[in-house]
Amino acid sequence: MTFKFLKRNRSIILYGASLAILLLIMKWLEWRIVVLDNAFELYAGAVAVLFTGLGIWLANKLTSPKTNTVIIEKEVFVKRDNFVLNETEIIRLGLSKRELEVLHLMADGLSNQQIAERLFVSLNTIKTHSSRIFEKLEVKRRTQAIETARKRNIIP
Amino acid sequence: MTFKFLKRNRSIILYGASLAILLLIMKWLEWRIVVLDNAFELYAGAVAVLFTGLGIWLANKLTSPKTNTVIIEKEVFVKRDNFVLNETEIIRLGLSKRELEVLHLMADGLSNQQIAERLFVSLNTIKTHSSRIFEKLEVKRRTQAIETARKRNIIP
DNA sequence: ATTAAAATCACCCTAAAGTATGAGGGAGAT
DNA sequence: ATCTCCCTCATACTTTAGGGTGATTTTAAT
Repeated sequence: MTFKFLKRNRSIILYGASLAILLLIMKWLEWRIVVLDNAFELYAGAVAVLFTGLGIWLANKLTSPKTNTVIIEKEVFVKRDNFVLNETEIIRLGLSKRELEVLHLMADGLSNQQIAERLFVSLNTIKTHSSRIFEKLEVKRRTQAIETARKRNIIP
Repeated sequence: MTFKFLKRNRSIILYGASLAILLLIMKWLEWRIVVLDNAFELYAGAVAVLFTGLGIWLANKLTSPKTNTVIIEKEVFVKRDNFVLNETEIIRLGLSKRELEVLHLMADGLSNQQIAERLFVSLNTIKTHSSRIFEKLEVKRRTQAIETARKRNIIP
């Protein structure tokens, strides 16, 4: 933020300085080749060319590069039947034993309350487990968690 | 290729034309306000500003846009299996086309809001569909619905 | 044309799910 | 012993899901 502001300011300062210097040069030239009457158009032309260049330079400096984010979807085919538990994936994701247990019951369609009763713990505990599961699976909802876990052969 | 060449040519022609027109205007002004002696700097300044703008415009027209391409590879797990849809069951349960659609998106882990957006209908509509699905599948929650539907080969 | 089912949407309300944060106890590792 | 996970639980809050009811509009069938 601050950097950008400074950068822009620098450009403006440079622009002003260039203008001032050019005017000085022209003044000096005016004094030197005062005899020439139609030197005016020459000056104007020079100024035009110079400042066109300056404009191009400015544009290149100021325009922020566009970021093109290309998401390539790499398909990984997974078999549904003859389910084999992917322990590597579980370890990779860092899912604990209890979390897996909760995940299974989730996939069975149980509510948090029911899971809590089943495991003889409080509802809040299950909520905590759920949150951790969602974090680790990088999802937002239990239905997503089930989907993801199934695709990764964490649950049948 | 040809197009690019033409485009560039057009820009150059426009540039030349602008210059000519500006010089004409200045000539005219010179004639009009000939009395002013130090109008020269004013003209120069005007030319500078104008052609800076022109330069910026030119740069934007001519230079290819700066792009930072960020490639993100995302793994997508796809199930390919020997799933056969049980149409008899769908008919038996009386699930409509739209309800099935919603059920599928549910199983994909989408929220009601997301489903609504996907199908270009309101959130309330999806809620209604959900309720009917739960009724017909005789379940209470979406996770249960997914479980049941999967067991009955209604969804893969 | 009339009817029935399907699809759409709204409003209100409750229940469940999910987030954030903090905290305490237990088990294994260094 | 100290440290680090894991499991446990709580409180407070926000968001999403689900239930109930009623209504209008499409669409398909008779």
